[in-house]
Amino acid sequence: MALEKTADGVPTIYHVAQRAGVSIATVSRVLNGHEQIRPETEEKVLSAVRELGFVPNASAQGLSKGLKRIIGLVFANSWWEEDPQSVEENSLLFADELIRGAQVAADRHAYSLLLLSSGVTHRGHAFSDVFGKVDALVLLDRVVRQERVGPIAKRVPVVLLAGSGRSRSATTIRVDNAGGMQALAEHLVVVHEMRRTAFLGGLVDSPDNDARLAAFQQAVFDLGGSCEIDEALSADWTSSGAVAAVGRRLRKRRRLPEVIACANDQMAIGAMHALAMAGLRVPEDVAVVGFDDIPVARYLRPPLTTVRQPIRQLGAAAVDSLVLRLQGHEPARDVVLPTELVVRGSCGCPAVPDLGLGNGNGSTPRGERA
Amino acid sequence: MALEKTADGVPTIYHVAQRAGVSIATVSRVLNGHEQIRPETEEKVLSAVRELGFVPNASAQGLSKGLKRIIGLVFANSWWEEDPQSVEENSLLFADELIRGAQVAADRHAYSLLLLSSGVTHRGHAFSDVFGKVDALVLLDRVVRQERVGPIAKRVPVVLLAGSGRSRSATTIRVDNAGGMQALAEHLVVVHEMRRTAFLGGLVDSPDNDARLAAFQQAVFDLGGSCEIDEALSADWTSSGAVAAVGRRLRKRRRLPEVIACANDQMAIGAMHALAMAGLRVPEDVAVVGFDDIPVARYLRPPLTTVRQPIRQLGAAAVDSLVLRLQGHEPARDVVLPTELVVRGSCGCPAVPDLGLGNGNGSTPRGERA
DNA sequence: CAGATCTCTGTAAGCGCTTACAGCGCGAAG
DNA sequence: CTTCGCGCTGTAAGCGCTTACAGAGATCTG
Repeated sequence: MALEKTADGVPTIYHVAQRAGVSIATVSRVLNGHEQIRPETEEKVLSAVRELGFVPNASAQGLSKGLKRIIGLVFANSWWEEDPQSVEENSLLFADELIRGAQVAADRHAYSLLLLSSGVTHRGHAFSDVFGKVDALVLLDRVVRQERVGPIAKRVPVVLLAGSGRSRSATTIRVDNAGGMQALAEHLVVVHEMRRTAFLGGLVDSPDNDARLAAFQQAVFDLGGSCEIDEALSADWTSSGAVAAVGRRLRKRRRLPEVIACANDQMAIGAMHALAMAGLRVPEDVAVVGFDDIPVARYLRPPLTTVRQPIRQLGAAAVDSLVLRLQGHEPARDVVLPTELVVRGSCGCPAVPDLGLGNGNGSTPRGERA
Repeated sequence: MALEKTADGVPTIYHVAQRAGVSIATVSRVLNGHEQIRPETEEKVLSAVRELGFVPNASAQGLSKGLKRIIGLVFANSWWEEDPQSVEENSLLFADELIRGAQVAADRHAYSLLLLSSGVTHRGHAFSDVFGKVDALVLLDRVVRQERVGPIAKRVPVVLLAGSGRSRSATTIRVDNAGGMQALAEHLVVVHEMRRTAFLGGLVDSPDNDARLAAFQQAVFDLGGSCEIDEALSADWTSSGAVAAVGRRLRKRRRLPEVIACANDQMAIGAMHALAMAGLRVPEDVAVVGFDDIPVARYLRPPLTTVRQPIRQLGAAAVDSLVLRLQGHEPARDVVLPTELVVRGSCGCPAVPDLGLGNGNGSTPRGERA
């Protein structure tokens, strides 16, 4: 019985009960919003809580209730490069927005977001060692091999951000990669009359990369164009990786593509940089387009034409789905969020002031000219 | 006694004990690395753990051990704008790097990082309601009024990221704002011979903003220059805020400054954009410099001259300090991390390829020319 | 008036883990 | 042979909270 203050002087529910002159069950009922409480009793309890600065111990709550109100967001370990000297190699702007969306949604449901990295951590502990801290998990692209998802999903509800949507044990929440890349290809081939395209890919075995590559290539072929795909023209989702890849491509002394479509915006930033470093103008010599519409894209010179994916909404939808499932509901197992073409200057369209007013529906091409 | 599997079929320490033929105390000792265990016993326990896929319930561990192994990272609520339509208004690239550094450090110590927002959350719960989930807190700039830090620090160890370093109840970990801004001012006034400078500030009442402003202004004055400081030339740390502020300044029909020094890189990005939109060239008509050296800075056109702060190291240092304190040590109460001038093209220096090789010590001016 | 029902509160058990202390066996020393 | 110390393990108590169920008092209905 914890009537003595804890070793570090922190008040417990027993102190509140004593001060309010009621039982600990009554304190618990007041704090958890039960209905059958007399107003005078409630006031006594809340007063005591305020005076003592009482905060429930979440471990005790989690243990007795069986619910911790914590959702784990799992990143691949390699995204958290430990060496502080490699400043950008593993920086992913996409993750920033995702965390933001997930955090807002978690807040809304009175949950908290715990950041976890996959792979081996300190002293050889696998990340499964931290399962015990969470009620549910959001797994980002490629953080866990497909065959491990099932056993994990047996313990806690899981959302995959990326994938085919065919998982039977986890929920998949993804964006309409195909629709977005198709709209992009059409814009380039139909509006700009480009025929020679190239694709700068992200990591192999990434569902998002595969989907974007396949859709872009197919759409370009269907429209009578060509799409150069080369292992050397492939990076690790980062700008610096893209600088290296485009550098390699430029050294090949082959005819330049008219446009490089990048699997994400961050690599598009690096591609533009590499072209500029080589004395090539964007979009006059080679156009560059991306995928994401990360916030900084509009401030580039030229501003980046890209496919907008609702990154924050992705994070929020993941959390919303998990909370519903934890509440005993059965939300959809496969959710596809819309993408949208955002036309700016890097494809060759006239650059107009981007005042951040871009809102749209679905994948309808919609330039910044409005 | 939890020998029946829990309601959701999750094995507990009792199942492991039964399977291994030992007591739960022995299982606990094995899993927590006690030394007085026979090898045969240890092997039996670890076998059972593997076969059952046992993961300790962290709530139970946290309750009995009094340590949750979770560190809370607290952001101001306004940084998590809930409206998905305002895409960038509250996006902070700085936070991305900070989280990254903190996460790596947390991993290293077998801790996890919990994201928290300050202010009122769902159903009127103050963020103090989530204290019970963490062992310690990292508070970012301006998330909690100064007078509230003491009571919080009575409950859990606190690190402030920003501030004067004079707090008696919390540890402050900050960067050498003054040294960095001084080096920047010297570069502009001495090397580029600029006399008319302007300062684009972040939010008022932010210690970082105040420190950077004061240091820059003082250094410029000491070197014989002038520094335009105006409430209208002030934003909210975001690029879009900076676009608006520079727009306002340009409409004033006053002589342009030779350079706009921005309190952070993100606003520098917006300032460069606004100048370009107005047909002004950077750096020929107006130079722009920043503070942070966020990864994207090197890919801008022109690449941004800025003061590098070790953002990841800031996050890592915060976590390291808290873990030490939780272990009963008494680390330094005021830690100042070095900054470093990074010269690129936006101040007027010749732009050279930035290959991400910039490493340095302290605040010694060091260009990208090396 | 008696019985049923409702309002409100307290007692006791338990959630899953940690660990102090007791107990047993064995070997070494006197 | 006896005593002591060490290695190893099990029992029992407890961490701080939640909640089922019992109990008391008040009110309503037949």
